[in-house]
Amino acid sequence: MLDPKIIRETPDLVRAALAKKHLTVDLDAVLAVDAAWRAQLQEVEQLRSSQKAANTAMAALPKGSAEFIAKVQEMKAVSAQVKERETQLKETEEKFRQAMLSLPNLPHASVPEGRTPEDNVIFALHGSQEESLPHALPHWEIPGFEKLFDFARGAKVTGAGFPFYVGDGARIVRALLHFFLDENAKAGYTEVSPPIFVNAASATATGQLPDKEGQMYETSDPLYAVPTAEVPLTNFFRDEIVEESALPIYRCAYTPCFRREAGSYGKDVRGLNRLHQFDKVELLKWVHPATSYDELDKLRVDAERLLQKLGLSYRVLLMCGGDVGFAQAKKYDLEVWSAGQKRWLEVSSCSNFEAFQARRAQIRFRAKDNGKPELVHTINGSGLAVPRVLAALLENNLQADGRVKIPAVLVPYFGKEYLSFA
RNA sequence: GGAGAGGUGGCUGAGUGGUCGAAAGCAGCGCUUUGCUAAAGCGCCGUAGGUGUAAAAGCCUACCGGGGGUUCGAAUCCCCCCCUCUCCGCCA
Repeated sequence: MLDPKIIRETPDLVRAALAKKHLTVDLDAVLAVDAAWRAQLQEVEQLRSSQKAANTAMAALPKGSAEFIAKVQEMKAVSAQVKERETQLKETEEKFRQAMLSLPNLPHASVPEGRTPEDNVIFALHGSQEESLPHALPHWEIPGFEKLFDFARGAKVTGAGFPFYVGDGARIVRALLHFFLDENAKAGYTEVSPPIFVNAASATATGQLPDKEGQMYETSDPLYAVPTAEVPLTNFFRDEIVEESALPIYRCAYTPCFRREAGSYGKDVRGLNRLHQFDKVELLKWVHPATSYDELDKLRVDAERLLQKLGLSYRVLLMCGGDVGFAQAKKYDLEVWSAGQKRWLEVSSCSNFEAFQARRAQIRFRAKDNGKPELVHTINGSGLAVPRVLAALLENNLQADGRVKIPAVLVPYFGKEYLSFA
């Protein structure tokens, strides 16, 4: 959510910033609702004020006196009017809230211009896709793949995109998660194991609701299965004021992630590329606004280090205005090279939300200098998502004998040097 | 799931229809005094929105778990929901 004062006082700046995201937003409609709301608010407040004054006067009068009774009669009319106007005010207020929730975050000045994914800037390139093995295959074509990653039985038991991981398949997933969590702990992130269902208030605070409910699985309670640990993690401090000295706060969490992914098709959904349930470790920071862009870069580097240690080639994309996303002010994507598919796979998305989530979630810190509460900035990114890292690992490290060489850092977690499909 | 008790400011805790944004204590901040890590006295000490301003101050309104209702008037009465605690049941 944006600061209402910003759109009121500098609507042209807001318009220009939103144009950079290439989203059509009717800011004038929002401003009109805002003006109406303020006008109605003042009217209601004036009525309430007169009610209060009368109340004080009546407290001093004898209960049954003529003046008292006259006053009661007089205030009945005011009371009825307050009720009527308050109802209108609430309707307008709700309209205003919805309008504000519909406004996307403004992109940061350092975000490049652009409309489509083709306009994203290649920010960095590590390793090389030329090194890809001659016998690299798309992972789903590796002989024996379906024994370790059983999509057919997953489809029978649950549905498409819910695979079973069996034997070495399960073991490599656990090894990766364990490795990620240990590395993140070393980098200063406190591990959290959060609830994997959240309520509507939490999903609204991080930006999943309203409008994106179709991307989440909803239970009858109603609760939402988390699409990412970002949601419960960010909401940990919802409606709280932390001390400035506590910032920055670094946390990480492993959760399964659930996404309906309606509308996906083709090569994007083959094998491990896109699942309805997958495992991910999320990195999250609550920081002082003055430091948030430094902290974003540091978080991105923390995520990159994981890929480096696994010996995977990857590139960093700086997303252009049109590809930044609704809630983010700036975003980097980490994409790993998939030698068998000969394409890049997104394994992490590192973003600064500035105060967009913090305002929705009312997460503040008490400033040391004036003691006043101020909104924090939130930053998050995957560190990392398992299935696509795994896809790249299987493809890039596939040996001539059909086994997969396990990166040295992972061997202690996996327990052996080769993964076997036999 | 059943029965009961309860949710008030950073904390403890008064307040059962009117001048209550809310006593008191603690914590915190400031000042004064006493020659010394402490004590005493006095003052300040919530959040949000609107308005106002260069910025403040000021003014107005809301908020006593959340949402409705009754009433001229609700922290206080009624209804629904959420959460916590105790007991029972069930269970990993």
